[in-house]
Amino acid sequence: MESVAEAARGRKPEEVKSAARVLEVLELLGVQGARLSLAEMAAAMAVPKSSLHAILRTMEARKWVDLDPSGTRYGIGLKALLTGTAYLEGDDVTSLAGPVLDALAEETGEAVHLGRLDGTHVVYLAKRESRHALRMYSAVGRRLPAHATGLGKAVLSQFDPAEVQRRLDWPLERLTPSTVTDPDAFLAQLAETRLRGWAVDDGENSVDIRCVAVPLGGGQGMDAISCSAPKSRMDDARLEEVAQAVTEAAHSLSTLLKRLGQH
Amino acid sequence: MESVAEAARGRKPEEVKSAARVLEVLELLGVQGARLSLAEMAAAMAVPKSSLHAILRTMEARKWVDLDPSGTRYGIGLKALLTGTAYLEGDDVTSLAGPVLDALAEETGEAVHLGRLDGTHVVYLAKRESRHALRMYSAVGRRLPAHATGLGKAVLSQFDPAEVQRRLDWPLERLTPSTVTDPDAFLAQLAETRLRGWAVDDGENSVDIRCVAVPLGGGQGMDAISCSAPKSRMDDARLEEVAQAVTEAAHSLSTLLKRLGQH
DNA sequence: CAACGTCATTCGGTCTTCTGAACGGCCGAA
DNA sequence: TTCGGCCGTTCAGAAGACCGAATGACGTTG
Repeated sequence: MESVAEAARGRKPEEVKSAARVLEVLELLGVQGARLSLAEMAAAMAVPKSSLHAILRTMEARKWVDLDPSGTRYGIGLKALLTGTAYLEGDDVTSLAGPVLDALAEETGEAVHLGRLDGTHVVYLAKRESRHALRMYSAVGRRLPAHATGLGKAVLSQFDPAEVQRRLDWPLERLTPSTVTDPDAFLAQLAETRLRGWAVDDGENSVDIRCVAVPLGGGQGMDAISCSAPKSRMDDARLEEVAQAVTEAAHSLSTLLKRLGQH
Repeated sequence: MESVAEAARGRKPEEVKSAARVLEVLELLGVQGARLSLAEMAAAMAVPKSSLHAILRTMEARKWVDLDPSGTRYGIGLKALLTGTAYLEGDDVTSLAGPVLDALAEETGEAVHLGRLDGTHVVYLAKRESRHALRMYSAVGRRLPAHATGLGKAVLSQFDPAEVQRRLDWPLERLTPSTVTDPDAFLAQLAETRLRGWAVDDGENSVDIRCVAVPLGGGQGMDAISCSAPKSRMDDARLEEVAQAVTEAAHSLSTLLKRLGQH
């Protein structure tokens, strides 16, 4: 019999309870870099302490979680790192992109990113640092709201407005004063992006950073590449120049991928 | 009652079975970049297909594993990447090391790594690329046998011979013709390293790559930093020069860490 | 110094998951 | 086509995990 408590939380009976909990632990410890005690985690997950205790013991034995010296606070373990980076190595797009990203970074001298749409957010899969001393912060694995990034808008521009409406969380979250949160304005930007072939982010997630992005894979992929720089190095003329370079890089990478897809 | 089958496999009854299996799936998909079918995984893990099926369904629903278009081969999912990189952000050493590694890479112009000993292997936690066109391959999250790397020998040199003997898998695996596999020779190298303060890897894991490494944290840490280059750019004189730079970087990073530890 | 708060940990009954065999779908070979 | 192999999937009995309350250990506060 399905218990009332389970039904109320909307859990499907096809889920294996402790399996789901293991993943929930990893996600909980992953989103916040902070370390948590067993009791805190049990409260956050709405799970009995005693059940969680057995699971954490299993995870600790395999180094998937880490117990700090005091023996009372858990954090992500080393094994998680190994597995996470394996995602990148097993991914065709990421492995093929290396040389193309190198070339684009070399050509523009600015930060270059490869990103993938995942739900409402964009995940960085690869990056190349700018040559300049003044750099933007970013990291592989990091997530940013799709609607406030060049990468996200580039991918979203491939969908029709109804699909976009369905995919995003409304209202759109504001990250900076420049973030576009008005639905009509946002969809208009996407239409413009689709015609032009490249997306622009003008300080919409980080004040002072401008970014140009182009989707990969001929209209059906979830990936895009971008080039970002501080406004001081990216006026309108430079933006167009960079857009050209990014477009060409995206095209050559898309060609490589197409060839791979055909074996 | 503990079943005979379990006792034979040496599993401790304190482990939660499905929790351990979730982790085993992630590790299996992580080590080999390849995608596996349910049946293949069940065979590799010595687990019934039906049990694994339920677990994989749970993992798929949460995007921890990825089903390819044909719907028959599993790979690592995006959530794993997010969690894995979170290990780095939550780690004091890695977060503090950034500027020090930047400076060392700038000074030497060569590839710089931060690594941590994990069992018999060393895991790369951070890297800085060389400026030169001829580069070595490496990636954060990648593991190499400790006995064949500068980083590994640097960390191991802090332990006494008995402890080293206990920690490594004997006989030592040979990766290149230069890999030191003789126990006495290896321990002698560690003794030398301890006296000198820095470890050398002379083509022991990759032919043609030389590497200098120094442990962090004053004799009890599991971390080390290193600088690697092709032999063509690293003769004996240059090696000593680089060793100086790495030693200084390690010292300044250790000081930062000590200060942090004391709040 | 003692009482309290918080922490991880243990224990046995109940309920869930695990299991192995059987099923139906799919593809390539004969 | 028909067969054989391999795929993922289902099901009811058997085995093990889950749960809540009680416990012990620790550090802090009155």
